Amino acid sequence: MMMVRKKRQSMGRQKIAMKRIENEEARQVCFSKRRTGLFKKATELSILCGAEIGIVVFSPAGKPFSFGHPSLDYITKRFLDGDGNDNGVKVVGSWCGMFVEGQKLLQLNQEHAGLTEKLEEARKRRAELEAEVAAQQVGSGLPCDVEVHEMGAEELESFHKRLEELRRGVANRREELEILCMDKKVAREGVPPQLGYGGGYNGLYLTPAPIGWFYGHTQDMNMSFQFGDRWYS
Amino acid sequence: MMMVRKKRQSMGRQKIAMKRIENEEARQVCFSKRRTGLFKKATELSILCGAEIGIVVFSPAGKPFSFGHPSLDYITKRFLDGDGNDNGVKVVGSWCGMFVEGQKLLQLNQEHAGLTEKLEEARKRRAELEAEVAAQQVGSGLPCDVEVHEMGAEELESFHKRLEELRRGVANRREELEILCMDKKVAREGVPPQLGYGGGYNGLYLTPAPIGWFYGHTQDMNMSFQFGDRWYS
DNA sequence: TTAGCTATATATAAGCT
DNA sequence: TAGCTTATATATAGCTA
Repeated sequence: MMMVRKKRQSMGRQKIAMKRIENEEARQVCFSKRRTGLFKKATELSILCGAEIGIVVFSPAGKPFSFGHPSLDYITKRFLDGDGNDNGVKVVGSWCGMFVEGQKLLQLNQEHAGLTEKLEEARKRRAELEAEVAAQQVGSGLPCDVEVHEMGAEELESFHKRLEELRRGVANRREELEILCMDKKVAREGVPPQLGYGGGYNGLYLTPAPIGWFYGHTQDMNMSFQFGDRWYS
Repeated sequence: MMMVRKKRQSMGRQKIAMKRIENEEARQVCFSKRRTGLFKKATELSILCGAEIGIVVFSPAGKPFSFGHPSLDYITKRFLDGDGNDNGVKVVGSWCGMFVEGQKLLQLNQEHAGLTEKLEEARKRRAELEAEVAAQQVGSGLPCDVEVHEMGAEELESFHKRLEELRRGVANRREELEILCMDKKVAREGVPPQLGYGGGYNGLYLTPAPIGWFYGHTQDMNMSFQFGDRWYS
């Protein structure tokens, strides 16, 4: 009687060459499993050692997945801006891409501040000028600096005409005033408008994020969320 | 004769509870090993599946380590700005921290553009006003809109005085001109200065980064660099 | 995609240098 | 810290459902 040898149920884990898996389906399956493994390892690392970790992965198909503890937000902030809660760590410089990005951000931020300042300056100056123009149109000190001695004949004549008109106007007004015998005074304002440009915007400094392990399948927003041993979604 | 049983050389890998390792030294050792393991897994994932991965890890002591393929820079850019090389992936929204960061960046960027525009506007307006003031101080149309009929007695008197002075000036100038019997003309400019504000700055769009696997020990910049099977530093 | 199922390849805890 | 070593815990390739 022959023992029927059971066929092996599985050939077990096979060794694979460390190179791109050409079969598309196999590649996709491998990606799913290994991405899960990677995130699990990251979770363990953060639990066992209290490490803070952020991961972003793009699948071969181009889908973004992310992991973060305490949150990707926190990691990004700490890495880019040199650690919000100051553990004595300061990233001083590097050609690691992310940090370059951080510098760009700082630069953008600074430029933003600079522009805001310049804009306010320009507005003030504009207000001053408007006030000046207004004052000149209305006021006492008006034709003071006209450089008559540089005028040509034609200009001089038209200017003279204007003066005569004004003189007539003055005379008329004087009569009016005398007739009415009153001392009405008109108050005028030369004060530039208040612009109230105060609060500084800062796009980089985020409110603290909740602490936990985030596993994000970023594209379609179905993300599960692990806190301690439990999973939420 | 007794066989001398060799003492076990090692008790082998022990199962450990998935909770924070309290012994500081053990925790640090575990971190080193597992960080290495994590980065290796990430490398394999990117090789086998062509995935693009970025990782940032802060050690329990606070030291930052990073991994990136093709580079952290690239990953950051692709994740934040929604994929530069457009694989049809667009990250539309999420409460995943990193992406919030991305939105902040976009916002900051837009605000930057807006401010630049406003600044230019303010500058133009200022230039116009300056021109106007200049024109009024020098020119023909000067005292035209003075509202003499609204002046009070005092203002009227001082204005009248100014008019007289000007009239004297005009008379003098007329004499000068007659005497010199010449028709000198003075050209004047009222054109606002050219401001030339053109090129747009954009802090977010980076030049493409080299492709490879970067393992970064960010703090002291000793980073090794793997390309294919080989390591460089 | 995701979920089992082996059987095996790998990762790693402990201890030592 | 960083390497070894060994024995064991885990991860995962290849399959099936």
